[in-house]
Amino acid sequence: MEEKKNSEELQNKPKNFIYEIIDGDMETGKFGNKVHTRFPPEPNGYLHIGHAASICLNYGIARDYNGKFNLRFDDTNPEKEEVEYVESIIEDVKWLGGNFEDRIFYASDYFDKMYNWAVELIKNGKAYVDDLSADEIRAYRGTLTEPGKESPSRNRPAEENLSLFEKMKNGEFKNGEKVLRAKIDMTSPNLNLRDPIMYRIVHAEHHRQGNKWCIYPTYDWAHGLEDSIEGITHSICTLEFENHRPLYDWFLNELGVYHPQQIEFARINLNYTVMSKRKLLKLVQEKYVDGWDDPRMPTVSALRRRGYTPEAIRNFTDNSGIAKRDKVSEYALLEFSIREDLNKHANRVMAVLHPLKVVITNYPGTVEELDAVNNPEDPSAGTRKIPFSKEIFVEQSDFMENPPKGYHRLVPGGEVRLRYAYIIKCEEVIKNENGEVTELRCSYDAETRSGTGTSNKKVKGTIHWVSAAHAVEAEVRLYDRLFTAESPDSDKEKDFLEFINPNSLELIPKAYLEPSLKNAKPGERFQFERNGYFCVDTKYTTKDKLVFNRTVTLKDSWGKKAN
RNA sequence: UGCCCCGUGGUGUAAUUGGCAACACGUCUGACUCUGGAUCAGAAGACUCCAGGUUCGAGCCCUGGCGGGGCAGCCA
Repeated sequence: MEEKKNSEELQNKPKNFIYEIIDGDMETGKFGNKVHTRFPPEPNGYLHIGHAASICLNYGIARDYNGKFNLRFDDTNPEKEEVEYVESIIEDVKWLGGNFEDRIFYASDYFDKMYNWAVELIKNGKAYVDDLSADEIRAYRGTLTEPGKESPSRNRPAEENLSLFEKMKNGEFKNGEKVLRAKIDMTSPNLNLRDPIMYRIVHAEHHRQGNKWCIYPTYDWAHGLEDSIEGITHSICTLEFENHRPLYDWFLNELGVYHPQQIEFARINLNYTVMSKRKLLKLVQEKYVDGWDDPRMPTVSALRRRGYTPEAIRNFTDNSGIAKRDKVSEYALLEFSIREDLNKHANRVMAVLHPLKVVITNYPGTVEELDAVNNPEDPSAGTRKIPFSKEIFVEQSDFMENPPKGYHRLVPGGEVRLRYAYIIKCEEVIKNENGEVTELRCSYDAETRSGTGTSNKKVKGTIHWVSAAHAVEAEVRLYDRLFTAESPDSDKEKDFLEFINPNSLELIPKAYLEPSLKNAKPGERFQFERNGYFCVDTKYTTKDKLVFNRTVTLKDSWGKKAN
């Protein structure tokens, strides 16, 4: 991520409400003019574009205010968490440019401290061990409109609570037999304050703590403590925690410890996809996609594999904005962000995805090396040579026997320019027994070679091509959106799986690429001229087989008009 | 039905804190172009959810509605 913005730039940047809050805190010196943020994922899945927004926000704030940014795993639920997720999250945060330096923390490392604080609350009569079952607790909690009632265990003496709590810790009870609850107010209109649970018994192996613990802190109890321990100033979370803030504050106040400020903002949603980890997990487990990093997924690892750059994702999240109202960003904005980046940085090459053979009948049986510009947006990218010969492949869609009005590619008897080569004329159309076009016989005009300036001829279209004898073969995967509905998970009747796009992947086993691509490296990005941006797949590319993923198409004003 | 949050072009944000509603994406024109890309020029699109009130003046403040979202896990 770019270096710390200078103060003038920071002044002029339109500020979201969080920056305004922080500006206010800087003025009053609330946190001693320090800013310290964190990104606190639970390692129970891969990061998605929404998490990327949170990382960019939190890291960006730390950077802009010359503060610090922590990565902290909120690993308080051993039943759902795995090291695989921890590892992928670390990789993704780094890749996005979220620089946590050496500050990578785990909530589970704070369990001893949390336990002691719980003991303190018990001693102060602010927490108690409850014998009620999960069902009973729910019943006692009341409803949205009716107050709850107090558990019979609520007024147990502190001594008894202490010994019971210790027994909980020592594994003397089964799952669900006891819980530790905060003693707040069973009649609060905010249900989160009706004696929330602080610890539950879970006999399960934790990915870092092993079997050291069989009681685990709940989010409400743990999160503020984690922030407090790390000296976080602004604890930024999503909207659904707004009703939990009084609880966040209550625990910290009762303990009298350092007290960060929780600020909530609306998460990013993206249309034509789903964002909940549960649904993404389902897509993976039930094999609707090929893993968390399937390029059609909205995960950071998938976007990376698809060819997105960290820069593009940062721009996308910046442009998506920060506010408190629910929002859905358009897929087009994501696509814009990557096109904008790749247009400037990706070298152009020629590749034919759906080949149609063209024989240039009057071209000699020789090979010419033609000059091609690598990136018209960046002269420093230089030029390269491309071989041209008598037999070439062009794109099937670049020829039409009966073209609609406005089509300016190859038609019978018509002319087009071959990019960086000659103008050719279609003399003959060859078909198979099914009437399908299998080959074109064309003539070329030797006076029209690109760069020679000897041609007065103007043609409307320029198409790309690859010399048949020199072509490199590759598998190419074309992706479309994973869902056909803008908001696949908001239909009241239909399950989101019913909206899966059956055509979200078109696999082209054999595409023809210009020879310069022979040694393309996994992860390398290119623009296939007129086709879109592509990158070498990092998962399936081998020494003997190149696999390309289409990152995004080029904007296509003709295709749009034609439909 | 209790509590909390939120309503600004199609989408997402802004409006110097009470002063002509701006920017980006998208859409549509046109120019240019050896990528139907890029670039450039332009256009359309908003009674700022509604109704009252305060004020010379309200997107912004007040009141009341309406609409959307969240909360009744021993998930986070």
